[in-house]
Amino acid sequence: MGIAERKEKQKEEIRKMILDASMKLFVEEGFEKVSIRKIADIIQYSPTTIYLYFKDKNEILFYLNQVGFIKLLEQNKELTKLQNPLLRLHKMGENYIRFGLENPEYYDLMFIQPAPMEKLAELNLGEWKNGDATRDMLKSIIAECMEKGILQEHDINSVAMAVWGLVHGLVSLSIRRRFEKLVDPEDVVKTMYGSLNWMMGLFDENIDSKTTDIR
Amino acid sequence: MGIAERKEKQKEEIRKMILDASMKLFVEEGFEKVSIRKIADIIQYSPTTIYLYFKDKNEILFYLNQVGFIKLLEQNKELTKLQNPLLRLHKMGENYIRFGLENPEYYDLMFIQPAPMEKLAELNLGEWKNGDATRDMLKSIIAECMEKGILQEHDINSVAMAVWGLVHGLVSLSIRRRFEKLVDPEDVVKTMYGSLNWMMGLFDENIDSKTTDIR
DNA sequence: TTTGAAATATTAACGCCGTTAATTATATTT
DNA sequence: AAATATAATTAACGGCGTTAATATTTCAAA
Repeated sequence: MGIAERKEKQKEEIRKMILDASMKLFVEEGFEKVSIRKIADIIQYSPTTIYLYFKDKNEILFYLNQVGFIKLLEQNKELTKLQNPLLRLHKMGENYIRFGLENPEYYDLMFIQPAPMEKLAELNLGEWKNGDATRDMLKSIIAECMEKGILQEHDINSVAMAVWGLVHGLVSLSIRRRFEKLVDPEDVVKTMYGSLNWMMGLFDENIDSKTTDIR
Repeated sequence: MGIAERKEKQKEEIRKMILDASMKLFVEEGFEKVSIRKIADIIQYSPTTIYLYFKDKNEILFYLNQVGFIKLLEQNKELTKLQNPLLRLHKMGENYIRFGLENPEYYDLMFIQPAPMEKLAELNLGEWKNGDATRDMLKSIIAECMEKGILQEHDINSVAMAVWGLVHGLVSLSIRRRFEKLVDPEDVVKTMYGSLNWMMGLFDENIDSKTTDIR
């Protein structure tokens, strides 16, 4: 009997409608404008119906959040081609900054808003595929840099936090317009990349240059 | 005629009541719980009365934001005692991190929320005493480091952005619970300071150690 | 095929929010 | 005392997430 099956399919269809509608609102008006009531408007159901398919609004935001992580991961795929791990680290940082500047709404959801992490804790998935992948990538690149003597041996978590902290700090301060008094608005982006460059430069000067000649 | 004067005083009193009430809500329940209606409850006026004294809610948040900057500036006063500018930079970073961790609500308002910057733009004050002071301090310390050869000559804005970016990144990712999957929750704070330390270490190793012997 | 239960959807409502318009009460000036 | 300016209030608009109660539809068993 394929009837329970078909029902499941229908249910899945409506779930998809809801997520599609939320995505539409998200990309067209920003994540703050994603509301249960507006989603309901779009899919022509009453607001309460949505609660038959999702526990609450955060569950929908969590989905959008995941889409963001997939986008980010995709950008980073090309990195595997690069042999020099320091260069890979540098490019990963640039990708991160670019992603944040080009997708501020996703970025907000992924790294600034409390909601998705609350949902993640609520779901208590021990692992979290998309988020974990990005972090693991960062850590393994740093580890590789240390193995090859490009970076001095040091607590990997501290270094990972520092690198992530730097790029996140740049992106989030920029998104939230905190740089505009420090630097001419049209120079902000350039200066951000300059900051990353500068930090990467510190690495280079720190070691005998042979190892990084590949660049 | 001291009557217009007295009136002005009364008006100022009510303004103060409003700000005091908002501060009470802010410190007791966090800035998201600061609402016009709750302020009105506390001061025993109707919500609309508040609009006779403040243009909108953001104007009240902007005040709280400024109080935060004053608190931060106060913390940094001791820094002037330190002779070594690199050490001063390090301490300033530590202060910043500590401030963020101890006052997450203020921090949120000052560096994460969009609202205050929107209000600042709206007011278009060419300068902005409290915010500017912190930035200027950072830049002048960096400049001094370069003059004394402790940091290599480089675009000051890039370096300032990098340093600020790093500490802001650390604090904001921590506040928003993004580190908890990277590092054991109880180690987060320690690792954050470790990150700052690590970056400062990069400076040190980069230059001949004579100049930093003072430490 | 009718009946009755389970699944699906809706309406009404609760308790919030910021803000504006219209109205009433209170001072001040003429 | 009357007119005017100031201060404060009530009522209302349009928004929000969410829950409880009610209605409708679907579908298996009688």
